[in-house]
Amino acid sequence: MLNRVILIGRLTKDPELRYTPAGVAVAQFTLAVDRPFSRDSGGGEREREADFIPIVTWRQLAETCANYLRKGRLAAVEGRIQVRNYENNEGRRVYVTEVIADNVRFLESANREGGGGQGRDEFGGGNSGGGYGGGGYGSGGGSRSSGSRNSGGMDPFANDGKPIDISDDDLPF
Amino acid sequence: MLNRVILIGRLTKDPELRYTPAGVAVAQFTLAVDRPFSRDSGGGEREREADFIPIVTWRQLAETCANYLRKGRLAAVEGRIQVRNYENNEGRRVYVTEVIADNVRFLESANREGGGGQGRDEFGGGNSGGGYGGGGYGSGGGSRSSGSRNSGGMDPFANDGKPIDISDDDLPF
Amino acid sequence: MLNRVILIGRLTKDPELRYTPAGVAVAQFTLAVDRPFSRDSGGGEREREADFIPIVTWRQLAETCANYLRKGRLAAVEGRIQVRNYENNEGRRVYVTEVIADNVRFLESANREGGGGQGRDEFGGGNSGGGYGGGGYGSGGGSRSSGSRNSGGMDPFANDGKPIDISDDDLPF
Amino acid sequence: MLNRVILIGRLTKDPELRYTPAGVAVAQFTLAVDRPFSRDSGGGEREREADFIPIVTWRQLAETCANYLRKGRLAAVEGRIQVRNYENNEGRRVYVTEVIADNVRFLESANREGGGGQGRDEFGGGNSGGGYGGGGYGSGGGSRSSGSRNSGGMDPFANDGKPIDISDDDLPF
DNA sequence: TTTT
DNA sequence: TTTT
Repeated sequence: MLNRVILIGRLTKDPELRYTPAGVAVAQFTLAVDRPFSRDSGGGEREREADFIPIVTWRQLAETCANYLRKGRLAAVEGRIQVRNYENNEGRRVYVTEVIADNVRFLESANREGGGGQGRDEFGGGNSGGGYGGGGYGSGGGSRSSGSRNSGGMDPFANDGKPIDISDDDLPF
Repeated sequence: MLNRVILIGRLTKDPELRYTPAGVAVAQFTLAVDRPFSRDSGGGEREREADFIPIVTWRQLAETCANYLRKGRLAAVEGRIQVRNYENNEGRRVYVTEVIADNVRFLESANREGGGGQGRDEFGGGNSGGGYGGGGYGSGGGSRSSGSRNSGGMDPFANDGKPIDISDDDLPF
Repeated sequence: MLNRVILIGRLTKDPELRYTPAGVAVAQFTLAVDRPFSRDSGGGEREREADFIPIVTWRQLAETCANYLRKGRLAAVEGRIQVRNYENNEGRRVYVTEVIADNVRFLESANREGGGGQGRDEFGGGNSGGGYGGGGYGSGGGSRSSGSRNSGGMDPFANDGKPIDISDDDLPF
Repeated sequence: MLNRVILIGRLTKDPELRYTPAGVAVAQFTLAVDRPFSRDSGGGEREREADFIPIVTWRQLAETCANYLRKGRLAAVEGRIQVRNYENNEGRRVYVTEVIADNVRFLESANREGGGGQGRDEFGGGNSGGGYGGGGYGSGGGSRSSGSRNSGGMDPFANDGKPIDISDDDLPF
């Protein structure tokens, strides 16, 4: 009946942007969220602990995230928990828990060296003045991009080893 | 850095109460949280959809939940997302996502027929005036019960097929 | 940049439904939210303490609230904090803090005697099976009612002693 | 029964740190939280809109905020809405709405020029690696500072024109 | 009275 | 494997 999540953390890698067969954008990334107090167990060495939480965004918000977020960046994510399940190739039911984001705030300006620099084209311009990015609500619709980047029927997350189970029916908004 | 979840839903079964080797109470239950709008795909048949989200509570709050919550009851849960992982008996890494609750509100009075009536002793008294139960913050400590219900070293959730990976080190507070 | 509020409490009176000059529905009510632990100061008498938080809803959600909520009912409210200010008739600036709700969940079925029974027409039908009401997102638009109940230019909250400062420009969605 | 607020915004000025007669620290500041989409009414001039939300923190968290936060800094605040009221000197009841924070996250490193530089001693060291500050839960207790900074019976917020209504009884934790 |  |  009510399902609300708010997270602040850093991306463990660049977002992955895919398109459904109908050309709807989906972006996925993982947020490393430090735990409240990493219990340093006995010894003084402060154990670095975090939860690694998979985030999914759709449509316009997906494209904005793909444009402005990079590995290592700090972001705030608002959304809801979704639990999908599917049968894997051994006939076993696997449960996948993700946060479906409807609002993402970029808490660091884009003109800062990302964690990887794997040669992806870096964002140039906009959103620099304020020191933090815009994000935006998942109002969807709008700027569905051409679809030309959509490699005809290939499903998002396919090469993650996850089953091909995301179709246009899965649109949450 | 910030990790906050708020859910309202119904328990899919009675909570399970276990104790760590050191006698710390742990309760677990699953919350069925209806999705915002179940998309009725074309036909009129309103598909009933929900997310089934595993909840874990500790210490005093665990015992309160075990006492007052039952299958079918409506509850509000506040906590944080935790992602554990372990290696299963096939050597594969399995990820388990749970909500560690630090506040649970009972949104229905206890004097209402539960879903099962499996002979568990029903709560009698208290918390009736307001029409909803008290819940309480996970202030912990206090009323650690005798430990006599703790079957000496048997781990919580052991018979769930999950690995024996919850020890007193896992106490989140 | 991010502004999220989630409350569970009881209505202190029936919601008030008004319409802007353009016929947009606005409902207002106050939620009594019990404080976490009412510190019973010394003596045993448990002091009943709550925060009384003004809620505002718009459009379709406003009408749903006016139809299904009544004094004394338990509800969950999701929204954001808004701080308005105006100059009062003594030339002093007054600050008004409200929660603008975009999601309201009815946590008690409607077929229960409300707190007042002041002769308002009671809701008859629907939403009874589940034991709790539907609520709904402030998706807006839709069922803007005729406007005939809108007394021509009279502003919402006018007779609260608050200034006439709500116009169609104030629509938050 | 449940009262949760999460905000991200910037401080409009440096935090004010006071002490109750018993020497308990209280810090207060205002967070400017930009509204989701500032409706630019017709003309192109993008109206800059924000809610200015008063935040109160207690004990250890108050001192940490006073040490690490400055005007203009970005921060995330978690807490609950509190509505106080008092009678002003004209015998009128005045309502004050504040967010009582139990968790504050510093989203910008401290080694950045603050908005004012009014000669306050700047924080030097710690918390630099991650690019953002630590904050911390309002676990209270602990490091109540000497009290020597507490000017003996002077009340917090006294010179704000607000009534002297904060005593040690008001401690929320 | 407000921040970027 | 799921609740109303």
